[in-house]
Amino acid sequence: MGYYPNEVARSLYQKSSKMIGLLLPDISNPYFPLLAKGVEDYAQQNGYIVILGNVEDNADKEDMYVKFFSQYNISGVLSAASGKRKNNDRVPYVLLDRALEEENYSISTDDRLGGKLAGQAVLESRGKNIIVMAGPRHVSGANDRLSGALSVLNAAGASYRVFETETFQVDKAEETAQKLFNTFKSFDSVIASNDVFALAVMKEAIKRKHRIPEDIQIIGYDDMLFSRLMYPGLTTIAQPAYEVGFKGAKMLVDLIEKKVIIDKIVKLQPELIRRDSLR
Amino acid sequence: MGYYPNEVARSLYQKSSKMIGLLLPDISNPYFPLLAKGVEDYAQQNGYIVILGNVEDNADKEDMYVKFFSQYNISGVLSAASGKRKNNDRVPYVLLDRALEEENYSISTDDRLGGKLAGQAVLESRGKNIIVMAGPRHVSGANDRLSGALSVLNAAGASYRVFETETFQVDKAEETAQKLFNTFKSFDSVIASNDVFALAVMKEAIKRKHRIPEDIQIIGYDDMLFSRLMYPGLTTIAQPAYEVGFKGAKMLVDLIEKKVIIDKIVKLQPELIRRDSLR
DNA sequence: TTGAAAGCGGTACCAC
DNA sequence: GTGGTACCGCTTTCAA
Repeated sequence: MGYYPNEVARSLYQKSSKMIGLLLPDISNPYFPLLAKGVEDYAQQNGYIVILGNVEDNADKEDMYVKFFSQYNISGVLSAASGKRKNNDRVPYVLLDRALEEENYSISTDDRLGGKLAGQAVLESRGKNIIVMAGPRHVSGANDRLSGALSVLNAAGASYRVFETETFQVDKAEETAQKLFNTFKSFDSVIASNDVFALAVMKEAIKRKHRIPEDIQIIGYDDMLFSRLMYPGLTTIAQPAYEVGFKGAKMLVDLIEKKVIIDKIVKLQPELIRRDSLR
Repeated sequence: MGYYPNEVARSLYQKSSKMIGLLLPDISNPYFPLLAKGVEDYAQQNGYIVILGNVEDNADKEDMYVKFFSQYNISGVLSAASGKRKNNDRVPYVLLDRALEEENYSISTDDRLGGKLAGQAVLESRGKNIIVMAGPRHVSGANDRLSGALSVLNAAGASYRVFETETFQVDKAEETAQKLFNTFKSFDSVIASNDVFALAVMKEAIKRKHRIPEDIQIIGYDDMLFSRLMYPGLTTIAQPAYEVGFKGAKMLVDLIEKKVIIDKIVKLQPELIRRDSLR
């Protein structure tokens, strides 16, 4: 008969609420909205609402949010932020998209496997002179990707060189791609650190009149929505971003509701998406 | 001395809180994360936290969130959702990215001007046989874009045809582009309803061996991050998404704090970004 | 089974 | 000024 309980009063007495916090490093990076959608979907289906915090690699902002959260009796937090704050609070905390040894709960993609997949794909399509882009060193996933790719390349005795990039920021992509072409004179394959960089490299390659994939082949990482809209379609490693968010939210809700969690650390499988940028 | 007031208790007595709700139609559409970032930035700087609701054109979901919000004593809502719910609640409500006559407060881009800009640009680059894509009819901004473009085309006596698309959903883009090429036999220009569709049309054009911009020129709408990463670079109309979010949050907070609002309806200016997809 | 009362942690008001 | 008290709306407990 039109009555809805006041959640605030309930929350005051219970010292908990039906709210969960979501900490993201950069919502304008196209990977995260998908992840956010996954958590929002699960939360919504289970009567939780999600509070968004964009912390952009800023530990102060992260602390501020954690403080906010406790003032609001938030009952759990999902964090994809790269800060390494240890969870000394009693609120359930699950890490998204990265797994630290010390932390208890996390959902992430097996980046090492992803890197291997990328390396294998390039080898199979006869990459002879390979550039592998290394993402920022402080991002653990980027390191795993790199080491995965290199392990495959080394095992095959392939010839490669590593190109360091210090950021994943979108607005640095074009610049970085130009620098890549300027520093390396000849190569026939590039393993990019993500799709945005792969696109930038593709653009620069076409500009310089190289044919893709005949002269230069490129593989990306992420499988963003628009990677399929490119011409040629970008071959890439798909990360299950939505699933990371959805399963992360599920794990967090289970934690909040004190259900038994079988796997504290879950790794999801990346997948090779074959399109047209590899020979 | 380490004391932080409990916001829940305060909120219970005050019947209001430092939380604002943000309703988005589709967070995986790259336009919205930028907008969300704008609101998050302003909110955070002013002590508010934002609750995210992804309502995907679903009126029930929207109602559910509005109900949730009132249960949590949320003090204002920012809505970019396309539902036409009238604001019979007493909570401050500001519309983002669309302005309805009946509603009081809104921040949006001047889509009619954007449409005109697109039309003019195509005319200036000698479009003779133009396809203009109409976005979903229930999205008011899409209508304004269309009417703006048509007004310019009509005034110039240009030859054009309208192609209806019933959704802005990303995963329908390729299909829609194919349909466009199948229904219209010859044309030399397309004014796309957004960048995602522009990209899809570009891809389909290249696939079918048309040169861009020589045979077919294309203009988009939005200026997404990756539009510059295409080859050729996409000429498009930039929407100030971040600014819409930021100013919308400012207006909402002013409303909540009962400051005087000078302009109830603010229109931001779109801008033509010249790249290489127009002759 | 049902109803009354206390408490969650603040704010606001009224006496003193 | 300052301290005490009622109240926000719900949950829980305890008594009738």
